[in-house]
Amino acid sequence: MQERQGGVIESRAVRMNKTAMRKRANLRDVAAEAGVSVATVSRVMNSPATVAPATRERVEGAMRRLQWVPSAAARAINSGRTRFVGALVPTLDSDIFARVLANLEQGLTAQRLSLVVATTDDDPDIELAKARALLDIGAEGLIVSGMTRSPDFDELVARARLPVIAISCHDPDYRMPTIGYDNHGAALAALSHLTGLGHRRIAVLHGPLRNDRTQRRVLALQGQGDADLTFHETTLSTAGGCQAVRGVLSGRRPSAILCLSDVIAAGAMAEVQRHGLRIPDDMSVMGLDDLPGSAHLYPALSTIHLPVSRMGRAVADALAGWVERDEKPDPQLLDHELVVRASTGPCR
Amino acid sequence: MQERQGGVIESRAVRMNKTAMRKRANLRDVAAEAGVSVATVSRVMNSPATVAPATRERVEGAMRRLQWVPSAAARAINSGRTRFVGALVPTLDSDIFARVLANLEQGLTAQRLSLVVATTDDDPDIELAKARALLDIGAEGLIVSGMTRSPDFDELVARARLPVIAISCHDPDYRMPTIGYDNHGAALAALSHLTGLGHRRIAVLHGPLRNDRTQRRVLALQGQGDADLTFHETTLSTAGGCQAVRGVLSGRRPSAILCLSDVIAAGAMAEVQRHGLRIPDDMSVMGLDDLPGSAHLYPALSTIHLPVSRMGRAVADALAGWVERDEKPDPQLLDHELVVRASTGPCR
DNA sequence: ACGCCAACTGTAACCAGTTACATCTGCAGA
DNA sequence: TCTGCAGATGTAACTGGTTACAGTTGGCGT
Repeated sequence: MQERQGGVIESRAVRMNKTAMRKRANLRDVAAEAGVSVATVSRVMNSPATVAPATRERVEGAMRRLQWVPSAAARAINSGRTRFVGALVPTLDSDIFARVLANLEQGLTAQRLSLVVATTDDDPDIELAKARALLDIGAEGLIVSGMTRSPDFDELVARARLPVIAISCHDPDYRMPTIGYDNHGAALAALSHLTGLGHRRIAVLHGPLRNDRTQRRVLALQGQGDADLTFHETTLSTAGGCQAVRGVLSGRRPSAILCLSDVIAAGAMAEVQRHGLRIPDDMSVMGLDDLPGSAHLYPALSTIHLPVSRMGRAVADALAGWVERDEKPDPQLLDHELVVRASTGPCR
Repeated sequence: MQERQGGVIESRAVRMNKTAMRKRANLRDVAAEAGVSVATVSRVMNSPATVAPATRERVEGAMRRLQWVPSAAARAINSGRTRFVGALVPTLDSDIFARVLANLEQGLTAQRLSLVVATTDDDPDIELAKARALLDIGAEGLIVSGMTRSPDFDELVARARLPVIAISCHDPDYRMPTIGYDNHGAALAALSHLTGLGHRRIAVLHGPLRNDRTQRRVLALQGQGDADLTFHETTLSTAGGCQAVRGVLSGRRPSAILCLSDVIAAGAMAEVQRHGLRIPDDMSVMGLDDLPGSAHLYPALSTIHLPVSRMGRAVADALAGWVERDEKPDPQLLDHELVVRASTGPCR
C-alpha cells in the first residue's frame, strides 16, 4: 500500500503524520497518560465507584485530553455480543415497511438493540448476499420478509445458529417462525366485502407477482368462481394504480376495482375521478393494507386493515427474546380487519 | 453472577452445558480440528491461493463440521473498521425519510458500507443518546437531520473525530457539512406561485415547529407582507391536514391553502373536497415536498419538488468518501423546483 | 506495636482474529 | 552433492478492551 502511494518522501511523511494524528487513542494510551494501569482505566468506565475519586479524575482528564472513545469491537470480542440485528426488506420506499421498521426500531431500542436495515428488491439472491454481509458484521439475528428464500439461505442460518423471523406472512409450518397476517384471508375478506355489496364484475389491481405476499393474495382470489374477476398487474405505486385504471376503463367496465395494496388504490381512485366517474356511485374502489393516509383520501378508502405497527412491535419482542434469552418464538398470526369507509357502495 | 444464579447444582450444570453447546467454534478450534495452525485457517479465509489445495479442503471441512462463522468483532478489532454508519432521523414513518434512507442505503451498499438507523422523534436529547449508542457499537460516521443539536452532541463528535453530515437543510457555515435543499427558498417559491396566481388570503398549514426544517419554512413566509397569511400548526400527517382544514373552513375562507408538506396537502385536499368545494376552482391547494404519490392524487398536487432521492445518493457518496478516504465533503445545495399540476389555479 | 481488613491499584491472561517472520520441505540447477 | 529458492505451514506478537487474581497501602482495634 505504501509502495502504491509511493513517490515523494514528503507526501509519505504527511500521510504518516496524518495517520498518526488520526489514530484513535486506546486504553493503554489513556493509562499511560494518566499514570495508572489499564485495569484502572477500564474500571473508571465500568465500575467508577471502585476507583478513588482523585484517580478517577486523573483518568477522566486523560480520556478527554486523548479524546478517547472505547472500541466497540474490543468490547464485543469480550462479551460476544454486538447488540444489533438486521432487517432485510424488499424496499424502504414503501409506507408499509417504513411503518414496520419504525415500530421495530422502537421495540428493539427499548431492549437496547440496534437495527441495521438492508433492502433486497424482492430478489432472493440479493437477500442472501445481504444476509451474509449482515452476519459478517455481527448481526445477532435477522428479520426477513415473506417466505421466498434462496436455497443457500437456510444453510447460512443453520451454520450461524442464527435467530431469524419471517414477517408479513403466516405459516406455522414454515422452517422459521413467522409473524404476520394472513394474506390469503385478507384478500378474500376484501373480495367478499365487494361481492356482499352486489359487485360481480371486478377488476383486481395488484403489484408484481415475484412478491410472494402479493402472489398469495392473487392466488386466493383466483380460486373464487362466483365473481367475474380480471387481473391487472402493475407496479406497487400510485402511478401504477393510475396506469392500470386507464387499462381497466378502456375495456368492458367493471363495477368495482379491488386493489391488493392501498398505494395502488390511491392512484386508482384519483384516475377514476379524473375520468369523471364518481366514487362509489359509478365505481367502488377497495384497498388492502390500510395505510395511515387511506382514511384521509377523498373519498376515504374502504380497505382491509393489516396490523403493521403491531407486527413491528411483536417482531421486536420476539426477536429480542430469542437473541437475549434463547427463547425461540412461536409463529404468530395477527388478525386483519375490514374497514368500511366511503369508497365502496352497492353495485349500481 | 454465578452466585446470583446460585442454588441447585443441577441447574448450574444445565446452564453450563447449554452454554457449551451454544458456544461458537473459533479459529483455534477449527485449526485443531483440521490439524493445522491458526495462520493456515486464516489464510484459507483471506488468501486461499497460498494454501495447498489438500490442506485447504481439510480446513474447509473442519469449518463446515464446526459450523464456524468468523467473528466480525475480532476482524474489526484488527482492521479498525466496522464498515457501517448510522443515520439519525426524526421518524421512519414518513415518505420523505423512507425515500432518503432507501437511496442512502443503496448508495452505501455500493460502497460496501451498512446502514444502522435510529429514530429521534425530533428530540435533541434522544438524538444525543442514540448517537452515543451508535458510536458505542462502532459507527464510523453519522447522518443527522436538520440543524438542531443537543449541546453535548458536538463534544461527542469532536471526541470521536467522527464524520457527520447534516441533511435536509443547507447552511455552508454550519459546523458540519450540510447536504440538502433550501427550506427557506422552497417555502417562498411555493408562496410566490400562489401570489402569482392572484391569491392574497392564504392559509398556511404546517407541522410541529420543533422541527427546524418546518420552522425555516414558516419563518420564510412570516416575513412576507404582501399576502394575508394565517398559520395553522398541525401534525405532520394526512389526518393533520384534514383537521387543520376543518379549522380553516370554519373561519373567514381563504382562496388558497399552502401546505408546507405534501402529506398535509393530501389530507387537506380530501377534506376540502369533502366540504363540497372544487379544487382548484373554489380553492387552490399547494404542497411542498413532491412525494411520489402527489402526482397521482385527485387532483394532481401542485408542489415544490425537493430532490430527496438525489440527496440520499449524494449523502451516501459524501459520507463514504469521508469515512473511506478521509475526504471531508463540502456543503452541498440541491435545487428545488416548482411543479405546477392541477391543484392550483387563478384566484376566484 | 501488631494484626487485620477494606479500599485501591497493578499484572497478566484472555477474547478471536490477522500477519510479520521463522521454519521446514522438496526440487531444480551448478 | 550441495546450494538456493519457492511454496507451504507454523509461531507468536499484535489489535483493544475485560477481569481474575495478586499486590500495596493505610486506618483501626487491641
